[in-house]
Amino acid sequence: MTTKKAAAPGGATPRDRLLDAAGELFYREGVGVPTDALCKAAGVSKRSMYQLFDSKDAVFAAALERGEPALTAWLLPPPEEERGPRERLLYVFERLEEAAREPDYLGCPYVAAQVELKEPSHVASVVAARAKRRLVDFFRTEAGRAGAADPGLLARQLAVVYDGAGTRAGIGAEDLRGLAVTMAATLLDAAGVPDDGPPR
Amino acid sequence: MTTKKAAAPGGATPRDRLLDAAGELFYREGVGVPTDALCKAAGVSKRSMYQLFDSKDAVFAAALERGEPALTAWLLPPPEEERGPRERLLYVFERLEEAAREPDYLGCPYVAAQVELKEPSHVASVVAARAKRRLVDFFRTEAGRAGAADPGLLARQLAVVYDGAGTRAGIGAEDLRGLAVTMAATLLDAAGVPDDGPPR
DNA sequence: GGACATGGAAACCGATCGGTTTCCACCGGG
DNA sequence: CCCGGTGGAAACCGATCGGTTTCCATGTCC
Repeated sequence: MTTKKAAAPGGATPRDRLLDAAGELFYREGVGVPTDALCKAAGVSKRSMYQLFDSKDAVFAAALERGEPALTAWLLPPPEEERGPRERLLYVFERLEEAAREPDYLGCPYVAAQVELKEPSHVASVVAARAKRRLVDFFRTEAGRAGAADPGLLARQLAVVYDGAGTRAGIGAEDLRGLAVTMAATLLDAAGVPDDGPPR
Repeated sequence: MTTKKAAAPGGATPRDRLLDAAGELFYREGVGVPTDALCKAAGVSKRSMYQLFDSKDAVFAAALERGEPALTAWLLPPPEEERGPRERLLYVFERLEEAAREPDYLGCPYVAAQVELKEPSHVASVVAARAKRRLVDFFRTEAGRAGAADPGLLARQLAVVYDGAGTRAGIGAEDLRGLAVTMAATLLDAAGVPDDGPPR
């Protein structure tokens, strides 16, 4: 029987190591990273890489996809929390500012991927677009719960703030101390979102 | 005497043709365009290209720099106009939305350059950063004239909206019908910028 | 008309890249 | 103890890329 593969000493399975390294390297260096560098960083041979994936692009897409749950879990407020919808929305922008404080922050990886690839039909672009859509969906449902006049509009506005702030911080044009949260709060106010009631 | 070079039949001087084509191609295809493609598009030999510039990167930087005056002239309100400062600020976001309506709009070229290069010290990144700074400067001085409570803060906020809206439109995640202008207006209101008086 | 500078076409060069293949070391199951 | 599957190291291949060079077809100035 082909053993189902347990955690090898050098880390997880080659696939995991590869995708982790890919996520990091693509983010840091861009789509242009040579496959050799990728494999070296992952401690994986090109042989293994190409029998796990069809192309470098496929690795890129898979790495983006794999990273999403973790990023989402960190970015979005935990669902079991007793926070009100307004605070839940602002929570995301606090996380964004926290991430942007990191000196080597390079902006949202999904934005970067789509900007670098330019081709929307690219496998990785599709994955990235889906990830971004999920964030807007979160914004919209929370905006609805929060009593926004036009939840769809507010969600789009928040997405613009999120991507704008993330991008500007990523290119070093801005350090965001409170900027993203302030802007989000201003837009929430203008959309008629009231303060959350006291935590129950 | 070395003739000072007049408009050749095939277009302007080789340098001009090269920079025009470079601006267009780098924007459309990204930093990865082969020099051959660049030269072919410009109708210029690599020989000429490399005796005009030191490297492809230098061409990139020069193309970005050369494009700026035209873009600025189109993006910013004409100075001789009798518009009030609030309208002058909103004018920029109307131009942005107009540009984003173009189906092949790919976002702000300076943002794209910095995102793709990632290296802030890159020649082209420096040019791009300077261009972006000039826009924020415009925002700040107009915000001051407009009576904003904190012109510096408002300018940073407007920059976030500008880059966020431009980027999202560029990656096809948003079509911006009125979104950018609305957001800018909301932020102007929150910053205490009054409506312009009647045109004198 | 002849000397000279300009500039395109294209061959060329070394390096690199995406992807394939070969070889071998190591593993668990019989 | 052998056997088949896994997977790393590394050679390898064709294509491409950034950059250089050679060659020649134009000019323009004297």
